[in-house]
Amino acid sequence: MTLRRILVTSALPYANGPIHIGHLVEYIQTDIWVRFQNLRGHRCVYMCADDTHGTAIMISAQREGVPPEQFIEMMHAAHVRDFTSFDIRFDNYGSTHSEQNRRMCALFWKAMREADLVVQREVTQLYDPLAGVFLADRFVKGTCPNPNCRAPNQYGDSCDRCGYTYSPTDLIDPVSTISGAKPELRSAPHLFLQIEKLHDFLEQWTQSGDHLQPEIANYLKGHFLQEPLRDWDISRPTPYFGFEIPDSPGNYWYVWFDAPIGYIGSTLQWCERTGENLDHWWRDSRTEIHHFIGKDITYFHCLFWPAMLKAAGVNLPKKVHIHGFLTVNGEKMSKSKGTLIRAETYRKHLDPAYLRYFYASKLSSRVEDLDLNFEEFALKINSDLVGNVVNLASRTARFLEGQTLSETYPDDGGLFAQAAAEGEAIAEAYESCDYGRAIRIILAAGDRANRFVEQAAPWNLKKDPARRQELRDACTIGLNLFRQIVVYLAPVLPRLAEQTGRLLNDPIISWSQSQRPLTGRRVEKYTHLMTRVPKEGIEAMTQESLEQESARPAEASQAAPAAPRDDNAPLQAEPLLPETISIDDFAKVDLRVARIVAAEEVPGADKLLKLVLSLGGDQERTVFAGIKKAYRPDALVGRLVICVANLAPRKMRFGVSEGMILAAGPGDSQVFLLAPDAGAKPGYRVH
RNA sequence: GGGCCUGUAGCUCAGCGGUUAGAGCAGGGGACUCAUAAUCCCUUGGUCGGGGGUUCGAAUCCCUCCGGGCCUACCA
Repeated sequence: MTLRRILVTSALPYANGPIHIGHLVEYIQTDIWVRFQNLRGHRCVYMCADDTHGTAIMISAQREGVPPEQFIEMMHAAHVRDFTSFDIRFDNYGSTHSEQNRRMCALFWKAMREADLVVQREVTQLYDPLAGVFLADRFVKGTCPNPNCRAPNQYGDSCDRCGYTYSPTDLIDPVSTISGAKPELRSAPHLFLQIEKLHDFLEQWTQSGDHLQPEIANYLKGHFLQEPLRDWDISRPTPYFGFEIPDSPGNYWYVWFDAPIGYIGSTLQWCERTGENLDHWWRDSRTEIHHFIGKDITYFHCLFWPAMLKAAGVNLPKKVHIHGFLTVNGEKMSKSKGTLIRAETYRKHLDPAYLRYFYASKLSSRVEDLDLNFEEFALKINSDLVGNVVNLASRTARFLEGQTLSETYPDDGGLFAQAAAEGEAIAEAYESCDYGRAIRIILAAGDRANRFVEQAAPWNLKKDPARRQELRDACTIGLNLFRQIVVYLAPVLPRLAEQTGRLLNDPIISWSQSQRPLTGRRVEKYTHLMTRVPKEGIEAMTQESLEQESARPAEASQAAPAAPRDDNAPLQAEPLLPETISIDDFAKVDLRVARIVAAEEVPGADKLLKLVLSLGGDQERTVFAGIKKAYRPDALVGRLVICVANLAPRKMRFGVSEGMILAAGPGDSQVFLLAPDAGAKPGYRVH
């Protein structure tokens, strides 16, 4: 095997918000690939940076009342912290707002000029006279110009009600979302790159050489390459947070010009820090460049970026790996459903290794969306990792604690050799980003190993002192099969690999360790390498994500919505009671937090659901609640509610109801359960 | 409207021209008790979305229809 020199990047996250679990698909995918390459002995470095420029950042910084430089610094620290906590290991994590990047941009710019790709044209755009900035489409809102629609509060590019597309100047009563001012038309000179001049090159590059997944090559051919490529507007007039264009004062490079150059800027920063040579990595054709990106930024990376690289005489990527989006429980991530989960929130409640493994098991080389279903997530971790893989060590290491593995590897009926032989197939799957396939092969080896342990039954051998060596041999085999699997999983689960290295006193650092059994090593005391997914962790995480959303509604819609005015209908329907009660009256009602542990429909009842509530310990209540038209039973299980615990049991046609749960609303489908905030435990009394 | 992808067991998926269509999980039955209610054995379950065609032979190739997803709709 010849050693490769590889430079890998993930898309630069925008420094305008925290990292969430959708971002992590990409960084985990990339990190696994990089770790895999290094494990195989190749030289593979991983470059990334924050994408820090543009109007959006400028506005966010203003809103926070800090200069943009300070704003992006705070974001940078938060991003680094998040990535680190998910074991995503960059060789350099820079910023597009760095001196190195400014230098690289200037270099590219010079090349663009020399290749005669730059032209200047006037662009007329809406301008916010109050804020003093030009407005991109999404910073303008107004009424949809479609005479059949006229939906208010629509963005400047298209109407999300009727789907009509238009220019922001078509909007009726347009308003700047930045200042609320009425925008006016203004024109300014912009600089454009004529990438049509590189059309032939792009056609050839995208359609040959396996640089892109087939569906992407196809997509580009059908969508962009069929007609002349439009000039690309790569400048923005002041004020703009970014780099001023050296030979065009008052104009700044558009964020999408300096962002991909950030890959190189970050590499340069790394070179300056480590003494590496930049040309070695970006101008030497023996180096492979691999970009990992999401499908949303395909054309930047597959058309503009190759065009820029080509014009600048820099290496083109060997491959752009494109992945789909994350959905959660089958739907787009949603703030209101608590499924837009920040990396930080996840980490507070669940082990990052779970997410790494889950994503790995679902990823393929296709541009497909990936669904994170929490039920499947818990099931997969528990049965694949805890039940199958880690269990192997758990059930054999204890018999050999403080002792050593057999001096020569015993006859295991060919199990180790078989899994060793499968190493190449696993490696190929990793190489082509088909991690799901790799995992499947690895788990099959785990199944065989568990079967072996079952047959060898070390727990029986242990009973007979005369069979000590047999016991030692059986556990030597079990632990070796386990370790072999851990080597294969090391790119996905680096911590498990580290722990296993310590358990067997032999750090896992190379793929080749999967090909040779380990003998004679001392076995350390076994402690759990991974625990089962705590169900309440998933709940708490979702809850917390929901609360984060409701805690900051102000910035959600810049158009300053009127303060909500609550209407009078509910009180008219059910007037306030005239009598007052004493605190003692209230204290007679024993309200408790309860968890719904079971919920089912009641045959023959239109409105009732039968619920089983846990009040903590072994206290349970069966309650019939009239909420069937508002809630699906399966959506209720696990939820925390408030129940009246000391209500006298009441016999109903369908059984005895032992309490009530609290809910509000007029009835039927308009019923709303009361729920405690995150952190409450079943059994807590409501005071 | 156009383009791409997709529809195989309850769920997640593998198989992509060749013996009676597979795996994991879930379900059912049994065993074991070393292990984090983990593990092992047996087992239920599919007209491979529908219909046409090509072929000696199709889940696999072609056409068409239906369902799901994504991207687009003169925006890059």
